[in-house]
Amino acid sequence: MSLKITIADIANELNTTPATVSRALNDHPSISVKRKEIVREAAERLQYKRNKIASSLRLGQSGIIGVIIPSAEINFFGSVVHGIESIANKSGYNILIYQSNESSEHEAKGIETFLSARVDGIMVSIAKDTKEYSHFIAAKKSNIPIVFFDRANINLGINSVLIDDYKGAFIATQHLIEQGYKRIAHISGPSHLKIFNDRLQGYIGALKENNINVDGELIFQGDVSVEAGRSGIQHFLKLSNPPDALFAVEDFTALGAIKELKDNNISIPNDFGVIGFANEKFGEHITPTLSTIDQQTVQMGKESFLLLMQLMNDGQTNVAIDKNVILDPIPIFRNSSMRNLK
Amino acid sequence: MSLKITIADIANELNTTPATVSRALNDHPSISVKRKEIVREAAERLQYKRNKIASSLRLGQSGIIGVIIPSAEINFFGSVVHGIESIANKSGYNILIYQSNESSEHEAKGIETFLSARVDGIMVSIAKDTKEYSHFIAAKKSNIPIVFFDRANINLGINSVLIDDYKGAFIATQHLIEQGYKRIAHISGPSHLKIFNDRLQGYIGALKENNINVDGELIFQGDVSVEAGRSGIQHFLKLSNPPDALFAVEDFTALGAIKELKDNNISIPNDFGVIGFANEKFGEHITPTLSTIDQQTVQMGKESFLLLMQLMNDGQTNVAIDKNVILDPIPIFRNSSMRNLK
DNA sequence: GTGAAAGCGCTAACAA
DNA sequence: TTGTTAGCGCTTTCAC
Repeated sequence: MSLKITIADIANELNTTPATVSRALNDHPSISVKRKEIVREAAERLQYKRNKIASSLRLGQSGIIGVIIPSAEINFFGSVVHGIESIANKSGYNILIYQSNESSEHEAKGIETFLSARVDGIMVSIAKDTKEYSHFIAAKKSNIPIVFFDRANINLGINSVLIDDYKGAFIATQHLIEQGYKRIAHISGPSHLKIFNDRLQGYIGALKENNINVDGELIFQGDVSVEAGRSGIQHFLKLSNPPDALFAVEDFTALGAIKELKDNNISIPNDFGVIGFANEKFGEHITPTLSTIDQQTVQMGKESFLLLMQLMNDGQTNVAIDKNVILDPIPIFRNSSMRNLK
Repeated sequence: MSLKITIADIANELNTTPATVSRALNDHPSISVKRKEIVREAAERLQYKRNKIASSLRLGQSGIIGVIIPSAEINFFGSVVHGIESIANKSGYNILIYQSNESSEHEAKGIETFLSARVDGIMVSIAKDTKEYSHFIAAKKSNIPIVFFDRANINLGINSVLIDDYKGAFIATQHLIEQGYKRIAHISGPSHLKIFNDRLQGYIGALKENNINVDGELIFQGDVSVEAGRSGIQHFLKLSNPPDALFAVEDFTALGAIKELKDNNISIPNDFGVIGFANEKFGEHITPTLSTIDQQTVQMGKESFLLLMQLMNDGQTNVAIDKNVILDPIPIFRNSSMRNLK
């Protein structure tokens, strides 16, 4: 049972004081080079590990960033966390993870936990069922830097990193138009969520820009799911004047649509073009390969952390900063919509 | 700039002492119910948040579990983390994430960081390129509970939670035999990693059990990648007596194999059966749907945490515990190997 | 260039 | 049932 070595132990060993040892280990300029070496050698020899808790208490900062995600099981968020971690580590920060499981309550508890843990900053992607934002307001009041990523509420005065959903949807729809499809449908997501509404608007915007009539019949209220994709297509095929292309709100929705189209022996992309959104991994492995819009997940993680860093630094100088990062969506055109290639 | 409220502030407010406030907030039995209420009310009113850092320093435990994974971007690990977090949270623990990026150095730095952060326990899935284990030995020496999951080194006397790769491979191979395939091939993974070697042995074991000759020609040294799957099939098809089925070391390998088989107009599963390992999400969406072996990722996370909890408790009572959890792989038979269904 | 001493905020003996 | 006191391990001001 090796007891933990402290700087006092080292000081003892070297007949000096904790203060000197502390300074030496922190590379303080007023300590002689020789002494620094001696101290470091002793620390090494005694297997000293700095007690970061004590250090944090004294310094008033923990070196920890709290990240709230809906679920680590969702690829997208794992990828963002990867982005965050990859650069946070280099800056000497560590990442505390909290899952909201799409629940507002858990989310609030996560904030609470982080505040208590005295994290130096918080990053959040808002839970789907969060409609009440007092926990964020509370966090803001206690002056802790906080950044939203991917899912934000822009009315709280909290900075955010998002991708441009409107633009992504616009590009996707424009692409279908350019491929010569004439009646382009959309399966949308839950409309109370901004990201999904933005995609709907992007779809509409592209149609208008091309002087194409927006037909309400061609907009199916769906969800992020294979089933919604199937239902949407079932609905569309019943129309007297059915569509010949689909911009789906998400890749899984697009996948369901493709399955249903295949079941109806409709040829993709010849008779029907499909494009999704998210760039899920399966997209390049299904037949036909799925056209989609990439959301730059890793980049999003990095940008979020950088923004948080700015907030943390500026917080010290009391300079308010208002910066929202909008990432460009990246179109990935594959076989499901590339009619010209066939 | 609202300064942080401390228990001293509350004590002041109520004309009592920090000790009493602390006890009240911690629901200490010797404090009267009335006073507890008063204290809690004041804490609420003043927006007090317990400083967990100070508490940790005093108590000598942080309530934090350190988790080292190769990458948060890999689905598998996100899923395990989900499992860990879902139950750790309920037990009042938080999760500090560290990515090794498959590098031994980063891994060692992660251990270092965790030791310094005084985490209460560590969970690790070993990086691919780790061949030197001194950082784990160091961790063990400093008496911190530590658990390996998925990727372990069983020679370090560190407890682990694994799935039974041998059994999974055995089941997969047995299944192909039962489907009437006669010459069953295997594309293996890097042989220095135990999990891949176990799968190879499981494959061999099943053949022997069924009195089938193990043909070295039918074992292709590959990797976890689409390319390895393609190369493997290319190799096999050149044989004078090619195989009619494949157990691939991983789903992506199986995917590559399927692509190559399709390119060669070989009908799956009629003329060639394929089964993978891992139950990646894309498996149920490709054509044909992919048979595979599920690794119980979420369950693995939960079991790992439970094991760690045991170690943490037993550490206090100085009872050594030696327990390794082996999870059962779950076969998922889909179209790529279900000849009888067609 | 180094030491003495105080204190970050909390909890737990011990005392009353 | 509550208060007094000490101390977790570190950093930093002030003094020398």
